[in-house]
Amino acid sequence: MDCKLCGLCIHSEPSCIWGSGNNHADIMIISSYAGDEDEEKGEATMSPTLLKYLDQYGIDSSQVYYTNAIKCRTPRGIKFKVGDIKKCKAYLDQEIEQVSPKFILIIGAQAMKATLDQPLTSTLGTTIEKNHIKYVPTYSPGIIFRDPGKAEFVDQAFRNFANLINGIEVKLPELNIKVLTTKGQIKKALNHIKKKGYKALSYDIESTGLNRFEDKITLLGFGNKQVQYIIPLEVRFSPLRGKLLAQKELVRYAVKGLNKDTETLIAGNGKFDNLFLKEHFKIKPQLDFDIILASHILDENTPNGVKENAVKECNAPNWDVDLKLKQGNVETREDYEKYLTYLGYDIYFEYSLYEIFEERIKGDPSLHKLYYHLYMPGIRAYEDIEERGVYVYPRKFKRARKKLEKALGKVERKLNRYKKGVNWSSPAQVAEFLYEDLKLPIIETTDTGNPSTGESTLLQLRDKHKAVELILEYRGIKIQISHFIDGWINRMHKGRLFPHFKLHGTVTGRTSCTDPNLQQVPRDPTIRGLLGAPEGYTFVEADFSQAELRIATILSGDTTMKRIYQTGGDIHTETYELVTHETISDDPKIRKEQRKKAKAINFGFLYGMGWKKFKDYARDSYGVKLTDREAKEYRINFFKAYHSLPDWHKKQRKVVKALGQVRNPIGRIRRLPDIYSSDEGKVAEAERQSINSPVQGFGSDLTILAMVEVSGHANVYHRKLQLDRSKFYTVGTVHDATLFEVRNDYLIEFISKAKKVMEAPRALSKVFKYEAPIPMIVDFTIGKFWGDGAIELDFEGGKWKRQVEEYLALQN
DNA sequence: AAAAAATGCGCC
DNA sequence: AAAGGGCGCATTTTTT
Repeated sequence: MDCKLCGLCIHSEPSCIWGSGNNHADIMIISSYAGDEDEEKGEATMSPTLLKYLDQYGIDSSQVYYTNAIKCRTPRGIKFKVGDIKKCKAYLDQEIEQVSPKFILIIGAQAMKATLDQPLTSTLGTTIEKNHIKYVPTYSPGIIFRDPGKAEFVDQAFRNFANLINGIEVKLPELNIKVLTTKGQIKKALNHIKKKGYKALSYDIESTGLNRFEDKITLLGFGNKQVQYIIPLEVRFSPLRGKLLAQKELVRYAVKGLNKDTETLIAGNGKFDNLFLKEHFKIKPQLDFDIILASHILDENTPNGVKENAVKECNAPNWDVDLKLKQGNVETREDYEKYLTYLGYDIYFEYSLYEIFEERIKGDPSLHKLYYHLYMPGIRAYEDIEERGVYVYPRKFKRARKKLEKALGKVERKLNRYKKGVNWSSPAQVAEFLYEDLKLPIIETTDTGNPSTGESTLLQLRDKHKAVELILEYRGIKIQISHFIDGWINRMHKGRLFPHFKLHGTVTGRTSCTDPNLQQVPRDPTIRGLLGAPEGYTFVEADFSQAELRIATILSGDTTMKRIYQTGGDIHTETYELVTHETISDDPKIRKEQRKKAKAINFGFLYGMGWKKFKDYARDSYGVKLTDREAKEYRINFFKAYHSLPDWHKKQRKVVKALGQVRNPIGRIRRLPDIYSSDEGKVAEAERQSINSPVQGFGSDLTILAMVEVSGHANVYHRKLQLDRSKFYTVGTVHDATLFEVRNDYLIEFISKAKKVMEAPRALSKVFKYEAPIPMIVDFTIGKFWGDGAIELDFEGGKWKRQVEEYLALQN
């Protein structure tokens, strides 16, 4: 056979390597792609590790048919595309049909893509039935050598697979669901809980969708492993359906009771449930333990959802129901029962996971502190943030759109003079124009080998043709309109935007933000200024000054950098002088350019960028043009000036190699199993992450601790500096900045107190026992709008108060 | 027609 | 010796 569909065959001799073993086996195992061994033997060959696992779980390997999803040997470092997998799929399908197995073990993401076309991480170890075949997906057993932490996933999957073959069904636990539809029944339930002495309970809701303003709550449940109480609400067969007043009364009664008598209220993703309950019934449970957050602090690399964790930790079969039922589309009595049962399992496993995770968190004192002084107070603060949303100025909106559309039209007309009929948003058409019509040189290609038209490429072609600049301009404007004008209009509700924050959104500990992402709003005042504070309030941004540079200073302990920060010096000025050996100019215009250069140097070299990349980086991000010699010289001088930085980089690499993980100063863990990979690229990436993650993560931790204390959610706080929560709202965070709406008559007091609190959150010193060796400074910017005509406050000599007073005088 | 991948770019 | 990192969203293009 001689298949040339995907091009991987050039690496493989022979190519198209078929499976081996019993041609009519009940059991089939599909690995991802052929390796050296398969090539040598000319047929798919099980690895010793796989054989060991099969043996361990009592599966007779001679009774197995074994094959690969991709039938050509694929050397390390060669990236195959999804298309390659699918091209090979026809042959795999043929094999499956011939062998006609009852059970298939799927090994690896590519095999998963080819067989079931689902993501691997969220289905690991579960049983999936399709066309009368039972599939179990797993990581490759070989993964345990590179990442021992994944061994339990592999074990779980093999155990499940062996059970399946032996006809042992892993059953879902017995539930004990009690439906509550009257106040009397709820009262009895609460009494029963009290009598039994249940200190912790999980709770959960089901809803018709994810939008709390449009969707309805169908069920509210609470309980543990012994009993699951469910109040049916807006769903067919619920006696309370349509009776909104009765629903409200019952839900409020139940939640009040839970808040009063339960020590620990647990939820899977409590912020979601609480925002729904608050919106619909004006009440919410006091969330004490959140599974998704516990999962994240215990392992930031794996999926954090309740289901994935239950499968992994409790050996639970997946209890998911189809999306229609999950959204409350109940048609029959059976559907209704199934729906209640579904929620019952949620409650059961949320409680089970609480027991497991709580114990595990307790085992690590730092994680324990982080969980109860950062994550949990943090999620409650974000609950408030999301409830409030961000105020939008609809009238400025229309003006901005007009302005941008006019600018876009102008650029487009200019571009059309060079070539008509081009869609300037299309990378393919732009590439054709640049590289075929204009014959510009192809400098970079995309991942798929097409000529790149990305920004960094275009910046290098800027001088070659006038159209290049216009294309960049066109794309910039287009993005502003589509992401931030249209995108926001689609998401607006009652004159506000309601971004969602994920405290578990990144591997480093930063938050992520969606719908819309408040953390990627352009700095251009046309867009940023669409957001602001409503009448009578002022929009306040409080951001840690040079957070990453200061934290790198702390982590590296570099004496020169420390001195600069301790003496209140300006790092960019000093870097400029130390690295270029020129003194900074008095002329503000020249000084501005010099500082720009210094910023490129600081941010570029901080994490060890090479001179070549630095040269591009300085040009692309700061518009600073350098010669090769300058770039090299600056790099050498930079590390001479701040000589501890390379030592710190070295130390991080050493630590991660020894432990497989690094921690930031307050104990947050970044696990980097790839450091043990046989792929050099992955190892290098893990090394870089071991340097960067603690900086990023600590910056985020500081912001959250500061935001939590200002917002009034901290467990410990400066009594004298406590703020009046009725006079301001926290509306968001942007990595090292926090955004507020502050009532005008409270503005001065707010800034004065918030600055002190944020620069030294109480939890940092009292709980984490951490004292920063250099000051962490918080800058304040105030205005009617965000970033449009806003005033940067100058705290030198108390000038800021006069600035605020002058600003306030103009407001009336 | 709908879903997924590829491309590009906004922020810190 | 050489090496920044972390996200989410919209549009076009390809695949099913």
